[in-house]
Amino acid sequence: MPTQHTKAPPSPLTERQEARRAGILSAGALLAGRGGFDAVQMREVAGAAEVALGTLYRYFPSKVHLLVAVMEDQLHRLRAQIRSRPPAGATPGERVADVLGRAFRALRREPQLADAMVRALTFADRSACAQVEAVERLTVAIVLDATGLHGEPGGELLSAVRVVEHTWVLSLAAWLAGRADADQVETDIATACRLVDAACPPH
Amino acid sequence: MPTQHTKAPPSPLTERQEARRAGILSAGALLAGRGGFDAVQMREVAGAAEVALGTLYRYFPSKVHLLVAVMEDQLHRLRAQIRSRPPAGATPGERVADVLGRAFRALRREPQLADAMVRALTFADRSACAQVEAVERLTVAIVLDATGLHGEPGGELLSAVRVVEHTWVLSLAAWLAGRADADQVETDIATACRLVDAACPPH
DNA sequence: AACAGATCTGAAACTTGTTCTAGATTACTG
DNA sequence: CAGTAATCTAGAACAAGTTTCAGATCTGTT
Repeated sequence: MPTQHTKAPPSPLTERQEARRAGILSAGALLAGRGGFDAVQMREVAGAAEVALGTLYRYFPSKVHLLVAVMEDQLHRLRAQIRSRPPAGATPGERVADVLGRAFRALRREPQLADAMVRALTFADRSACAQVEAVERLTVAIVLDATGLHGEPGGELLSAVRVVEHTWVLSLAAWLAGRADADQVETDIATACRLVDAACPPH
Repeated sequence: MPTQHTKAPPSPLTERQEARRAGILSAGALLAGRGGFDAVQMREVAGAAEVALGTLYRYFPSKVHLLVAVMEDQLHRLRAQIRSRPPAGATPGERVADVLGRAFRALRREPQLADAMVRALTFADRSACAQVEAVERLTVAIVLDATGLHGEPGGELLSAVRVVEHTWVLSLAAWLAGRADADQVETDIATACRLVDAACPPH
């Protein structure tokens, strides 16, 4: 394909191709799960997925595209998990903090995978704009789900959600790089989530 | 050098070496100013700074180290500029927003340089931990300066400052990648800065 | 001034992301 | 079924970050 639109698939993709794409994604996730970003070597991904290098590049035009797609995939799983156990918390902000804290604890068990995804996401340039936007839309959707609010969110709330999202990503990156401890990450997420409450009782 | 400690220089660095280091930094900033991260090619940096490739790597053990050091350099300049024209705003949070908004507008005129610095900063791994921490300390100092507050900042305020910092960096990255417009960046920075006010009138 | 050790140079080599090419396979169309 | 366009494969080739090495140069010491 390459670009992954939510609604309008640019080209249908046969069953075979869908399977190939899934195989590549899971090979990427596997390698990322060991050594992190650096360990995801395109030749190895191609080998593990049993496709030629050129084919890999036809599906994902760069390593960053691939890993951002892996992240999108993981977010879908996260969302499913969350649905099966809804967030706890008295206020929307607390529920968001609960969900993100849970996601953080899940990634603590897969730090290498987290490293690969976060580095790819923050390193992405204009060429991966569409993929990154897909990840952002998903993240925003997960966070908005967590608030438990319905109806069109206001601009103020959306801004707060973006702040929360940025905090989540860079806190995680800081923890992965050994520059912050886990408590600090959870604290900062909770801090950012106060903005969600501030923006909730509309205007 | 490589590692840049604030207090204890690991090895003194002769005048000649200091000049070489500065030359490399300015060559790096120059190349970054055109083409951004990708245009900073280590061979070209070495050529422009008139040092051998091996020497460049002795001073900065990787491209990321180099560009993070360039960022540190730019932050020093920003801090000097800010001192010459103190931030405006009624509350600490507004003053922080003013300073960061000013910094953002400055970088809008040098988007390629900003691209190189931001990508390097967010892509840095454990090996550049010390350099990134230097940048973080500087950023935090600039933000705390802007609040106008004195004395030891509380943990709550520090957490708010980190949230602001993360928002600042990733908003800028989103703008650079064409995923957000300038208004959105300023809005989100202002949103995050509310946390500073919330944390200021101590607990 | 002569020596030892650190630093610098120039150039080659190595690694890994990315691109390219020629030929084999596959999928669709008449 | 034949023909044609798209896709896939294997592998070479290219680009840029990084490492390595032998020899030149510089620094500080005696």
